[in-house]
Amino acid sequence: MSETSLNEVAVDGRSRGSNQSGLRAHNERAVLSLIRRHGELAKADIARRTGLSAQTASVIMRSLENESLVIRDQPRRGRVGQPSVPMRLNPDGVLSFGLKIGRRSSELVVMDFVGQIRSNRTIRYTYPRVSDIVAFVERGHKELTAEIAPVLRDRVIGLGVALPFDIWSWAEEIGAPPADVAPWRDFDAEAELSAITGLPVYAANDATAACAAENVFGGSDCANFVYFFIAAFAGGGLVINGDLVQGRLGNAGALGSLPIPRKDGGSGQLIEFASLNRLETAITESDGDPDLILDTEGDWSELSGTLDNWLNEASRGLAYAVLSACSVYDFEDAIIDGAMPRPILDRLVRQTRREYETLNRKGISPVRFRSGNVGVNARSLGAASLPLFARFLLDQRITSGEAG
Amino acid sequence: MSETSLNEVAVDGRSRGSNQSGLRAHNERAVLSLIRRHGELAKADIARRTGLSAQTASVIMRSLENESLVIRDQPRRGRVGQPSVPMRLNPDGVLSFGLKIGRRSSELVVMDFVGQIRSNRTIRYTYPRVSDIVAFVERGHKELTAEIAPVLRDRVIGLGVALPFDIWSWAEEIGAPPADVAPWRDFDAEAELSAITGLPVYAANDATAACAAENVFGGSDCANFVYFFIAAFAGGGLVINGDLVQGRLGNAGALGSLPIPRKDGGSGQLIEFASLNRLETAITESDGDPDLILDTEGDWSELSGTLDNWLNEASRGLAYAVLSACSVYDFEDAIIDGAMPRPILDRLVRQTRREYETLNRKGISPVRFRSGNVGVNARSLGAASLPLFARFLLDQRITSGEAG
DNA sequence: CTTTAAATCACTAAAAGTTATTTATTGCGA
DNA sequence: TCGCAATAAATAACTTTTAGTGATTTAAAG
Repeated sequence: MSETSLNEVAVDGRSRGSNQSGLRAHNERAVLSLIRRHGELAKADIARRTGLSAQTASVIMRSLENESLVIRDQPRRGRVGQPSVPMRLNPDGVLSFGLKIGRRSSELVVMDFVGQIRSNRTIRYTYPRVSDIVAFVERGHKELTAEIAPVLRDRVIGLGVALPFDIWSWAEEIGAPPADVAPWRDFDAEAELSAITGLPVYAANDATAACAAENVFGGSDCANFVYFFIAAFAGGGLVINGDLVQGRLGNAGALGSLPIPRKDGGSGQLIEFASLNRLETAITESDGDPDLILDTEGDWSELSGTLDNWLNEASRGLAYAVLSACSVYDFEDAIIDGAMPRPILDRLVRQTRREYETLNRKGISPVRFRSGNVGVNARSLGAASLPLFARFLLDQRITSGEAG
Repeated sequence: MSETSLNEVAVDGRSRGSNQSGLRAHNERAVLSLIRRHGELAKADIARRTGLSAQTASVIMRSLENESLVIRDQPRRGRVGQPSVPMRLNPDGVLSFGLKIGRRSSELVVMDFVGQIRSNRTIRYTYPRVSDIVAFVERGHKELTAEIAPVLRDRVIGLGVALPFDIWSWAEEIGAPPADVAPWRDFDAEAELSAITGLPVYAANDATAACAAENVFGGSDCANFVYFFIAAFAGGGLVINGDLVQGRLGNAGALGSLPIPRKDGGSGQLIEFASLNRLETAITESDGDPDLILDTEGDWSELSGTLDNWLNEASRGLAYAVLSACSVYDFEDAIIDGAMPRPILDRLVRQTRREYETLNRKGISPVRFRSGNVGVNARSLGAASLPLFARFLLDQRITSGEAG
């Protein structure tokens, strides 16, 4: 390709043309996404399901096998005809780093191609500071890289970062001195962490990343869902046509900002009703121990009444939020996940569904409620999956035209 | 292509593969969309803007010229080098029918390739009945076809229909006997109108269709906007990455159903605040003439206080609706249009912007407000543009991979 | 040993890219 | 003012990449 740094005319972002390598890349992504969703598939299955010809499917699969992205399983006998050879993703095929930055802790993980966390590091704090996080990543990246088998080290394709938007504007809520969180305003995650790790860095909103994890690893077939992740803050994400929707500025699914009608008039943001920050405040006000809710394995039974009140508020807020989201787009599922014990989450989902059914849904298509399948780790896993999206997952964009 | 009606395995809707004709179709759509947006472009411009090679752009343009979809303009001299030959869409290249079904009237139009309405027919009623509409389309299609120059008759590519969702559920609001609107429940627009006209039929929600018109013919460069169309009902549409979002069930942008906080607690749907139905009711209650608002050219000055009250209510509702929509997706523009005089619409937009600025926008990306450029005809125009989407417009789906 | 289905080989078709060439201008120097 | 260099558009000729087709091979069931 020639030098085009001078004389280059802005290419129109909307009406991009495509070429044959784009076509092949698309088909490879389609194949990989399909295998990921089904666990394992024979070449013939892939041809049928993608609509590609058998030959094309065969060629693509062979090349993916050569790149060690897929491996062959035991041939399946028992049916008439030549046995089919199921192919599945090679867990060692690709590795990626994921960094979750939370209100009380951060986590750095190494994830393999099938979504297993291979190893991790955690740091706790009372509130997040840029300098601490950067140091943590620098040390963690070195240590975790050392733990990766040498032959696999060049399989690492990038670092994904899940971080709350506008951390600096939440100084009061998280009890941090404004001066300490101010550096977040100028923090360029892509540039600074890429300099440290030497990896391509992909950043996303934390709840959006969690949504990505639910989409890729949640094991559900639902291709259109609205997703809520309830942690210190409440946020969300969208999946439309099977693709994570990041938004024009990466701020799609800012569901924590949804205006929720108050019972006594006016409105408040969802985050004021449905965040664990809110629960923490309520616990403190009733002289309980707010650190209890950091234990996502416990049963939170000590919280009794305070928890019940929070669940009432949160579920009412979430019900309105789902209603608003479904007015904007006709989602099939509304999925709620969060940094809390499963039984509490399930109560939250049930109660939200009940609240939802009391609301005026005229003109809205029906929606199914369920809790997330990924759970507490969704943000770290989602962060680590961001580099996969960039290379191996269908993110949007299909040339139509029936193949086959 | 071989017979696959038997033995056919469901092709996976998400991970479709693609082929070379899909690639070419994509590139042709990209080229046509680009020309539409820019008015006219030389082949070399197209190559630069799509990222395609000059040769490919040339080949595609020649084939589009052969199909009479584009025509060449006067060569542009005055710059060094061979003069460039700007190409533009051929207005006669494609014709389509559009049917708007409204609460008080329906309209059938013939639209050309550049969005001009060539001719039209209108029918008025107190409420819409399936049998009347069907008869109207049958007669109108015959008459309008007769008005098309014989050589252009086979350029007609389809009929688009813009109709409110769930008409039958609004019997009370539109003052119709439930038995008279019940047939809408079983009305299959695609099948029945296709049988009458012999054309492919594409149906969409009326406000979604209006949004399509704003997107294609609005002349703005904004690729991400939320759109409201205020008529008897209030509805909306979404454009993301330059593409109309229709939704899983065609019910995306059901913005009339958005829950809006009431000042005195609880919530109501946007449509209760911001529809002309609401204004009509208010006029009737204050002993005014509700038919005044059917005159979209008038100045509505007779309505004075009633109109002011409605504008207050409507703009407050719309401000909340924009806030909710922008929490779900970070739109760049919020566009409001409707079946009302321009000056009234502009007041509505200004007041909505002011209301919006009083709301809590923490965590939300900034959004621009403006009134629609298409205006009252948006639904008819949008309906007629639906067949274009099916064939000639980039609707989604780009194979990535930098061409060139 | 026939039928079936997976997988692949050898070849064709379609699309886009590359390089060189043609064409029609402007602009500049003699 | 003429003529030639520079420039940019357009395209012809050819190459490369990709997918599809049809025939063939393989390995199993019945």
